[in-house]
Amino acid sequence: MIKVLIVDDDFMVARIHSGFVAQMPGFTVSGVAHTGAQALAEVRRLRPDLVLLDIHLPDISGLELLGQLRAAAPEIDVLVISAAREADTVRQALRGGIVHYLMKPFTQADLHQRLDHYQRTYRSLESADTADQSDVDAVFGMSGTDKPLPKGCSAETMVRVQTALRSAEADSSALEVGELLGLSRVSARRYLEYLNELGQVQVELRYGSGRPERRYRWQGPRS
Amino acid sequence: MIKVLIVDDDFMVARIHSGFVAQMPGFTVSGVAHTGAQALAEVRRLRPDLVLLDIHLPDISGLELLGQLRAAAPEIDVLVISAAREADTVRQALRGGIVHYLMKPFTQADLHQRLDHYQRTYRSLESADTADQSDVDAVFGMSGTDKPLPKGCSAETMVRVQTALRSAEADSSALEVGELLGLSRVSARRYLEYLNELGQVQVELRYGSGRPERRYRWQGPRS
DNA sequence: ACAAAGTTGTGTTCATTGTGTTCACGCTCA
DNA sequence: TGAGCGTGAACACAATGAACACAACTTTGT
Repeated sequence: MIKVLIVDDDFMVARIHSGFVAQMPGFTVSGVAHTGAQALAEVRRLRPDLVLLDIHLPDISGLELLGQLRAAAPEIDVLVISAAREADTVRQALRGGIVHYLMKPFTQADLHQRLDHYQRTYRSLESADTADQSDVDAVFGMSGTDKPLPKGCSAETMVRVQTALRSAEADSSALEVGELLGLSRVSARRYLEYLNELGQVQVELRYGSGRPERRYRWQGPRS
Repeated sequence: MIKVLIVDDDFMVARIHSGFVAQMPGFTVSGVAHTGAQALAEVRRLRPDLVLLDIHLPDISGLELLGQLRAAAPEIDVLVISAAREADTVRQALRGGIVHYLMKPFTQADLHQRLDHYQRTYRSLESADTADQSDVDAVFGMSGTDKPLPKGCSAETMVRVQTALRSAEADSSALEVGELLGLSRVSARRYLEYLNELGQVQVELRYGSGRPERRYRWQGPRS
């Protein structure tokens, strides 16, 4: 559950945005603050994962508060909400390492899309020990579109196979990957052998009684 | 012309990356530094737009240097280059407001793709007085929810498709949505794929005998 | 020591199911 | 009337999985 602190000087707006967040699966509103000082105190008290931060606060500029929040909680993520359209403000916020900048007024769908992006990219980095290039690319919405898949392989299934391999504790056989994903061994093998060609997996043989079994271990991309 | 400072302790690597940058239209190498101290001095002297920053430097951690570079030149952009795959390193760099994180080893094409993204997104913000949501979305590679309805789709049918999906208990295929609304599969698919682009639905494949079926699940707000 | 049998797994083939594209059709509007 | 749009039938082809021949090992028998 991703804990969110709402920071907005306008009580009504804060309430609306709280409602939006509360309706987003996987997110929960852990608090609301209406000034920069309150926000700092609440960050220290509640330890939220994410702050929805309005730039215009009565006691401090949101951009300045961003730095202070970072100092108070280095692991905090910040999604800036602002009516400000000055490119300079946007640039400063981006250089502050925000996860998004959403311009008011915005719809619930707008916010949900950004929260979803945050959840799928930044938060998956949070729960991982290692990352690879595709994780970073996901943050910036860049897809590895340059590598064409062979005929007979779909992008969606490839992503699922890669994900399964990367989260496996050890190596896996085609049959195991297939069972895990609801695919046949033969289909899983198609993807695994292609990943092998790309150098993204390492193949090892497991010897027993009978023909050796091909097992695949995630090795990360090789350029 | 975007001026780039290369910061890497390995002289050979720095030379290779300089070559990559020099071959990117719109970019010029303004200097090379091999230590953190040199990098700071060169940033002050050369005023580059972008630093290609290797994390592993002999005298300082690249992440720490990032903060110092920001203090010395608040308008500086930083593209991190690193062999580090620890997710924690990646997270810290992202919170430092980097424009990208490229994992070694990478190809020239890899770097050019990121430089191109930087040029089209961050740099266009640099030359603008105002920004709008699509400018921010471009940084994060998101298409936004206000993308106009494509030719061949009617607003009335769009609403009906969205309503059908919203009220579905589970996911639906294009065929099912089409049957429900009295449309053909192909027409329903048009709307569903558009919603997929907008991030309002999630696509999952259902495997069986034969080609997998694309199924669409509503992911936007319920209300 | 070597061959044969048994066991386990692979890799290929092709049938099945579904997708995605193309373009003709009917309707609306200027 | 002609242009443009929304739609769907038709079709080529894509992505799967079952079935099967056979490969690569281990075990057993001579």
